[in-house]
Amino acid sequence: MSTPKAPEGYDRHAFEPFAVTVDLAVLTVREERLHVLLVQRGQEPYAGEWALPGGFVLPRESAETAARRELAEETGLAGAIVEGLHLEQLRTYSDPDRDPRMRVVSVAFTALVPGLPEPRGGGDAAEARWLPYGSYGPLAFDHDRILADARERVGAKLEYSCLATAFCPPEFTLGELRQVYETVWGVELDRPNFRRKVLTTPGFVRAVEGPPRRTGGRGKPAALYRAGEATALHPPLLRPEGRST
Amino acid sequence: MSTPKAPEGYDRHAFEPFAVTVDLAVLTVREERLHVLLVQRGQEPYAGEWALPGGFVLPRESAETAARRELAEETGLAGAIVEGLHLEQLRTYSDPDRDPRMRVVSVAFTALVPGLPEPRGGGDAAEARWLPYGSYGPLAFDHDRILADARERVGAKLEYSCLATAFCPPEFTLGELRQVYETVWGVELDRPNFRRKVLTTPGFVRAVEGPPRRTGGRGKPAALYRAGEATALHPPLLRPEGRST
DNA sequence: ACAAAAGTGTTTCATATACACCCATGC
DNA sequence: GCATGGGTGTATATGAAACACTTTTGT
Repeated sequence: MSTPKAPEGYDRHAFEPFAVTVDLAVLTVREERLHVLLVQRGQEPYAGEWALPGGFVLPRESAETAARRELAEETGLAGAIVEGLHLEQLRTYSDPDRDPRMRVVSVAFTALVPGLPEPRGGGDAAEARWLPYGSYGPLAFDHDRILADARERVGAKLEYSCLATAFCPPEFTLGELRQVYETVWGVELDRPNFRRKVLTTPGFVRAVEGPPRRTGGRGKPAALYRAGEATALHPPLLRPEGRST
Repeated sequence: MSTPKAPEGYDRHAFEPFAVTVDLAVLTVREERLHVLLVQRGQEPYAGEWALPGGFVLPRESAETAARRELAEETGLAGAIVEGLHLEQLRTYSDPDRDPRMRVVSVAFTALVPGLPEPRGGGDAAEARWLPYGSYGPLAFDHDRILADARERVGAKLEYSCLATAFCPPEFTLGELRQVYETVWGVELDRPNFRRKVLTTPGFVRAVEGPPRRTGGRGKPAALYRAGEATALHPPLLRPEGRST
């Protein structure tokens, strides 16, 4: 980075400065569909349209800190939830014309959440909702692109990481875990083979002791598991065909 | 991103604005070692120390455009080389104290290059050199961290992408390609098995027609190949043990 | 009884791994 | 000849895919 000093005649107050923002693609699995956390914009531009939650990075904040703060502000999710969230930097969007008002560079993050705390609007967001992926008109700014990138990234990470457990509550059944893969990838997985794969991967999941079992309604009650210590998946769990959308 | 409007009383000229820069981790394989393109800083802070090439993003540039421009300026690499370069965004570094002068958010890129056009200093860089990875004192700013992230990312991408060919000249032998993997991963690979893997992966490499062969000095001359159309590696080529450094 | 989901077992096939071995060149 | 790296073949182990079957619940 950083030329040692700014270029000849450079004055950082001389031209329109950059604003730096964060955008969050918060994903969850609900009713066998991938859902996205969106907020409804209260002001122009794009007033009334859906957008990703996010906002300006403050002078003494890192991007990640700003992401957590904005998420808490705009969705009313409990502080404990937001703090414990698995946040991952996606990439940075810097097209000069991505915001009609001024030069805005935005650092996008992805978060995977389990249950479904119903959000509420707040801060600069008129409303906040979980919406099924793709069930909305075009989003504000370049947020459709960001969301598509996030989905692609998450789908890929499921293959070689244990990230899928981030979509599940603290204790979950193998059926719920499999549901995550099937929903994100849009395919059906063979139940027996999936079970074997998960259980034989060293630190992927840890069985919850005792006979506690949970019924998902009908069918045989399933054993409960917690996320294990492992973070990588060796060997990976590859999606059946090339890549889906 | 982008709260619909800035917070109450927000004036984007009122506080110290953000500067946005790019940093480049340009890697190559040379003499069986991973090398990094570094520049020597001419000014404070960190004057005289090694740093990644990079610099300020201009008002009408995207980060990627800025990255190519800065690379050309600071290293004197030919325009054609810089334009054709495989540039990939790594991540963005936004710690408020990462630059002692002011608030600087930096978007880091990774580039993999084949041959070794000797660079020369230019722009704000007193000197530019290829240095073996790790053969230098601490770099300026948080550049050690960026470089470590870049190396980790590249090592991981070799597993499931055809990126390794980016380290090779337009025509290369399978031995050279294998050398890339061995150097980046720091392991030895079985030659016959590597060959099979590469040749049976549909679009990884394309044989160069005719009997043209290249001698690497001693040993049997090797057939030449070009990079194929494929970009992903299915199934992946996993490194032997977990992960190396 | 039936549907639905969990859980176990088995068979088959693809792929990775570990070698042994021959080939063509420089010295 | 010998060292060096390219190229071929093969046997074995490991893991994935497909599928048949049993178990336990709700209705």
